[in-house]
Amino acid sequence: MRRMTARPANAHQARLLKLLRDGGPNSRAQLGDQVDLSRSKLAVEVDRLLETGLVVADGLAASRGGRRSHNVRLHPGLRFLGVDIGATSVDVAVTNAELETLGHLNQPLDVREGPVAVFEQVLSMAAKLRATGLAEGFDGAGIGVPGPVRFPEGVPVAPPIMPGWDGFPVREALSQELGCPVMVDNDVNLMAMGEQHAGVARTVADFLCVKIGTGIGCGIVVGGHVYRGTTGSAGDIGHIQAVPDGRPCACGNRGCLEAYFSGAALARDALDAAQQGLSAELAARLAAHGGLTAVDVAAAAAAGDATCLEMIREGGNRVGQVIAGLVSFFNPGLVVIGGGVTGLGHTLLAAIRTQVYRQSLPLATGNLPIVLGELGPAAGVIGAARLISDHLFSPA
Amino acid sequence: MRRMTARPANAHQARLLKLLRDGGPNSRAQLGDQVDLSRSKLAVEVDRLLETGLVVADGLAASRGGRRSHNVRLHPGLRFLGVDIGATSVDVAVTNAELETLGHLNQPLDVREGPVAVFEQVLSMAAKLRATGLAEGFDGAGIGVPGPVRFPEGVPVAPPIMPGWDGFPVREALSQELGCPVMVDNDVNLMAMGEQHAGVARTVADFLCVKIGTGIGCGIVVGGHVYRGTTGSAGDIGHIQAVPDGRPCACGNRGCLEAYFSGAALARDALDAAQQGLSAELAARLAAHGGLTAVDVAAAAAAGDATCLEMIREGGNRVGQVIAGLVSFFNPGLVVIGGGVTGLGHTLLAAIRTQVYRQSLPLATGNLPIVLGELGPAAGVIGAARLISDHLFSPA
DNA sequence: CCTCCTTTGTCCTGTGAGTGGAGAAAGTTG
DNA sequence: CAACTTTCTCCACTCACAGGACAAAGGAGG
Repeated sequence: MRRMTARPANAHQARLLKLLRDGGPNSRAQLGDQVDLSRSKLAVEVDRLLETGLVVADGLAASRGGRRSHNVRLHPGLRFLGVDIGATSVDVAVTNAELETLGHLNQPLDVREGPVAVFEQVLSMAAKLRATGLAEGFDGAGIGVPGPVRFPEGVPVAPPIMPGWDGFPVREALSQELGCPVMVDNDVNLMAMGEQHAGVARTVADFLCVKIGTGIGCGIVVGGHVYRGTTGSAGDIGHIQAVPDGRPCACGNRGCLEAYFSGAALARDALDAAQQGLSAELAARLAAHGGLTAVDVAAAAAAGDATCLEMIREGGNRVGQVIAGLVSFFNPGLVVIGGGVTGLGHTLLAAIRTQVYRQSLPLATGNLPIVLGELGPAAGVIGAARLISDHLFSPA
Repeated sequence: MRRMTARPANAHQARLLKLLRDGGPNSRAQLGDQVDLSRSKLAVEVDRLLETGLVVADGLAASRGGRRSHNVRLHPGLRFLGVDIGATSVDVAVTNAELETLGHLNQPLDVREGPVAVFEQVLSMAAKLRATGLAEGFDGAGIGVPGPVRFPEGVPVAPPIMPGWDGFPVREALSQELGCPVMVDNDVNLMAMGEQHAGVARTVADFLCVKIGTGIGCGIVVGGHVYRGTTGSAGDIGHIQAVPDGRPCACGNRGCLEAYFSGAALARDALDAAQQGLSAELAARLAAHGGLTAVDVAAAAAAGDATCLEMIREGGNRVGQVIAGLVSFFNPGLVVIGGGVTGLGHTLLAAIRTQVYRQSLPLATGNLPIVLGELGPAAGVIGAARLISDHLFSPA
């Protein structure tokens, strides 16, 4: 199939495309209820969208007591690629124009192998998805990387855990390989966009999305838009000082939050506990697998292991303390907790909530939900698809 | 003089009014260079503004090599009132439409006496300024209060240091008394707007404005607009935990930043130092005035008193630690330090800078100026005038 | 089957926003 | 005084958009 190249010609068309993306097939009348345009003007714009091929007719809707309406929808052949590169694994998904996931792959990966090796793997995963018949090509791709990004250019800048990626033209390179427009962002921002589009943050204008995985980051949404900061490093909360003169951190400082609670720190603490005989559960798992990760801690905690529960509680307290400060500062309408450690579940959430509700002012916490993300690993790829669709569904 | 009641009829007119406010008298040609409208359309909108009386002709400009241009300017009789209510004093100023300060009064005040007493004083100060012939009436007023505000309604909510103000309809009451439109905001936000309009933050889109006075607050500007949070309490950083299990704070928690460094904490520490004989300088001042404030500490430090210098350094370190966290999180393009303790000057600034540059990541601090506000006590009232002018110079 | 009402979609005309060019007005330079 | 520049005004043309008339298509009741 020929790929779509058209873009909306004006703000009205952009608005309509986004309504069709988020609301599925709609009639002109239904669209008219949402856009404050006269029916005649609306019809003109819809007709123009039909001409471009971005939108197609979709049969008749049931009658609502009068003449049946002619539905329109986004072209069913449109395909977006969502890529979420983590420190230790990568997610790739294909969506249609309504951002529904049609196929999803996850593979282990070491981001430190550099952009060339990683892209090879990503492209082969994309090819595999395409080979299943889900897509003949892609109309756009969004991609998330675990580090700061100079957003307009789509280039990682000074990424601590991705040596070799600094300044690599991710956007341009991938766009060339895939033959479609590409947008690049921080993985945490994409998670926030995912939860905003299809998860727990659908109705909230200002919220924080804390992702605890190999590292710790925080997506910041202001007035419905991701805030990226002056140099693209906003939300980089992993190296906020949690303990004065505390543990040394890989960044060179001491007492950073990430040194106390993150996938990496948790794995190290688990190994210590197993070797010191503090947890039979962990020792058994260490013997079985030859190594420990946050997943083992989660499993042991679920089995009632006291040491692991305490580790999670303590880590949750530290994260909660930092989040409490951010809540005082930012006064969000919602805090979402996500990332690899979501498996730690309610124990973690309870510790975080306790700290925030205790330390922040009542006015800021009075009506503040603190919840786990509801999309899990899909948040990133959905956010990635959302990113590129927001771009393509905006006037050129 | 008859007060102006007109408002811009559309976004173009609003834009033009703001250009005239920020740029002073301008010709049609100069305006045309800034607004991306055809000269004919521009002339139409300017003529309409002239009809409303908001804008008046202002003679001929010098020739630039051809026909001399006809200048227009905002009506010279327009007057805004800026009010900045602090915990212990109040500033009232009158500005013209270009937000130039025409008169400024400062008086001591105890905000805890409640809104009725405070308004009486503010109104008498406004009357005094009017009596000097600066204004015959006010076209609008902006007012800042030292606590969170439900912005759309202009009502303080749960203000910790302003008992008796909770829910008081400040905007409505003052609007009735003054007979003009009124906007209410947090004093810290107004300081940020002041520095943005006429101070150090003129060219920065995203910045933080930390005000250290009786309490500590932080104005947050995102994309040129003040961010107020979900319930209007954004920037309330005084009760972020600076020291785990530290000093008790008035808010009921322990270790809050405000308990360590603010006008009130500094005064208390100074009293302790004087009584324990740690500072001859402070002891002398205590004997002379019967009490100590941050001003005494500043003076003693300026005279080289080691104890006071150490107090400032230590306080600066604590504030700097918190700011370092905020810089990592928010990645601003500028940090402005202001408020009553600005008198502590370079010692304070150096301590803050040290902490931030040491603790935050290079990408966030690489090109981050940390500077003192340049407007001093005028920042609040200028910000207040800016607030109401932004409101009045927007389409109704 | 017919009539009346509802909903949806199309067509047409009028209005106002906005552009761009011609040209007048006012000035400078040589 | 001629030539050139800048500023401002006037006018004709285009396009965006609203709103009403009307046609198309359906349901409910007689």
